[in-house]
Amino acid sequence: MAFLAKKQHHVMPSVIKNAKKTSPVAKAPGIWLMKSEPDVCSLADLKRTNTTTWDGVRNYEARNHMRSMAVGDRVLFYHSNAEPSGVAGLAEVSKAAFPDHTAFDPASPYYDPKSSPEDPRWWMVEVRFIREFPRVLPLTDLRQIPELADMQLFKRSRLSVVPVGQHHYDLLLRLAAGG
DNA sequence: GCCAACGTTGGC
DNA sequence: GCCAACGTTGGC
Repeated sequence: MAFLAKKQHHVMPSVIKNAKKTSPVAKAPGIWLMKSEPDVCSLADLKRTNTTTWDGVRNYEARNHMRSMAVGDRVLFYHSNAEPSGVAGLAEVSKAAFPDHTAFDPASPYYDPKSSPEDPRWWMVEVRFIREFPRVLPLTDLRQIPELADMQLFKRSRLSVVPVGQHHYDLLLRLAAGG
């Protein structure tokens, strides 16, 4: 699905150092926020299709974030250019990064002649629906919450894929539950 | 539709 | 490598 028709937007993999290399430790799932314009693909749309591929990202930082994702990572699904803009619910990474083939297609709006199957420049992930929140958590409300002030969502406001801290995630889920 | 923020491009 | 011009994102 051409998913981010108009807009786009990454972080570093959180490198967890195992205390002992001989005993692999279960790594906590990563947490991300990904923006989509609901006119193009809303969370309700994802609910219907169950999964979608996040193609069309043409920003290196956002791409790098996607390449850091692992299957099972949590995704806060954010509606941008929406009424209201805000966090609509939850998804998860269902397929780790693979080459974004829309970059190879001259007919695609996301075509990039500098990307090739032999040496892909752009990557995407597949995301699976988890649940919608009872109501969207509006950006304007989230801005008012001091505990959220250092969210990458605010600090890197133009980036379409940003990492989310566990404490921020926990708070957002409490807000979504009405707490 | 306006515009601030900021990433990218390209001349030098 | 600097930096001005330009393009894009996304809130409002």
